[in-house]
Amino acid sequence: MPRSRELNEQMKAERREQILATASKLFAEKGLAATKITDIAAAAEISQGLLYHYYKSKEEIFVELIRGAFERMSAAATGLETLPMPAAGKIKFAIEKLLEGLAHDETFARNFLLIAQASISDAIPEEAKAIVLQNKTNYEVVERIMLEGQRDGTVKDFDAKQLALVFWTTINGLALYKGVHGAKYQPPNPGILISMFLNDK
Amino acid sequence: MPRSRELNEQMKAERREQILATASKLFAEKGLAATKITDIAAAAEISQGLLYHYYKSKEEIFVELIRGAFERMSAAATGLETLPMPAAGKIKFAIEKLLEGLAHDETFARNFLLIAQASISDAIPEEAKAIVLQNKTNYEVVERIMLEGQRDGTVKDFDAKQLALVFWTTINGLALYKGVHGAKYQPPNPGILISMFLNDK
DNA sequence: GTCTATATCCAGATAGAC
DNA sequence: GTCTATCTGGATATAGAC
Repeated sequence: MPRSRELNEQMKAERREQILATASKLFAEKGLAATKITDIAAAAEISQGLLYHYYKSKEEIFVELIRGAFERMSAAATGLETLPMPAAGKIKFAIEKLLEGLAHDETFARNFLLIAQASISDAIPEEAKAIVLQNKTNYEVVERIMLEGQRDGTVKDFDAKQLALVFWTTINGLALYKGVHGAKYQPPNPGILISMFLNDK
Repeated sequence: MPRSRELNEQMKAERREQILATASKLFAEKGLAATKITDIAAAAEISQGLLYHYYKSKEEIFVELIRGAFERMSAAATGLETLPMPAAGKIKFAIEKLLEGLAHDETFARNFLLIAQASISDAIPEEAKAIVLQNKTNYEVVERIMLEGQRDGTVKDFDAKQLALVFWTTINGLALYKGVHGAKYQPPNPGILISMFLNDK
């Protein structure tokens, strides 16, 4: 009966998703080493044994989360680049969207924390480390946009690599702050960040 | 013999210092949970047992490090405020010094990572959490300087709290990046950051 | 698929000899 | 003060019943 076979597959996938979502919260809050597999099972309201039916280790869950976070980030960055607007508009748009996402989209904000957790600690699986270090897409996309904007005179004349670096580290820093101070976080005016990159007209 | 007693005290203090310095590196690299007490002992080249002669737990070491990091940061921030220069000069000076410290002073850069480690994870001792959360000095100092600069027209007219927030989160984001990418880190031109805060003249 | 019970391992901390 | 040896607890992962 191929039908029920497919259904099973789908249910399994859903269950895995559910576990992932639960683990994502815990990892973002506490980090990999401090999150116990029992915590995940308890939060997902399943037994510890059952968890091992879906994932073979804590690390596997973590790696899958990191991979997903990066995939979404990179996709968004690439999407940004292909928007039909001038470079200055893309930068403005990106900053606004990022700040908005940070402030209002919990999953989105959590992705930054997760990546920060993976970045900051050496004690993470090789595979996760590799994902973090290999990823340059975001930086490169922003660098290209900065260069484009410098050609048409709308972006300030600093080194484009440095501009891209500051762009992302600033967003990252805000994400961290939000993660730490939670509800007390008041998003800054996007104009503050935008003024680093664009010439005033 | 009071003399040798004092000497002993001093030697003990030195030994503690040495352990702290060693632990600082490990915690900054791996985080609290992932750093084993055996790692610290091994790196300090003493036995595990001896380590407990100087500190009663891993947490105690961590808390002492966090406290020290914050004390130095706050002292620096307060010192900044009393410098005999106009607000715009202080901001410029602070950014330059912070970027310089990040790039060239390993201990200084490590302090940021340590604080990030303590901030990012919920799984840290109550005492350390309290230190992190109570600390507002740095933000308040910068906020006051921003206000001062707005009065004399040199600082941009955004909300001063937001400016202070962006100021510190940006530095923090760069510190994280430096921590992750190590030697590959190329410090950005201070002018990029300065342009967020000061009106062009 | 799901649970409970259990084996295994490893890290934190202590005891006691030197 | 310093070490080695050991205790203890807790976390990962597995086994086996249902």
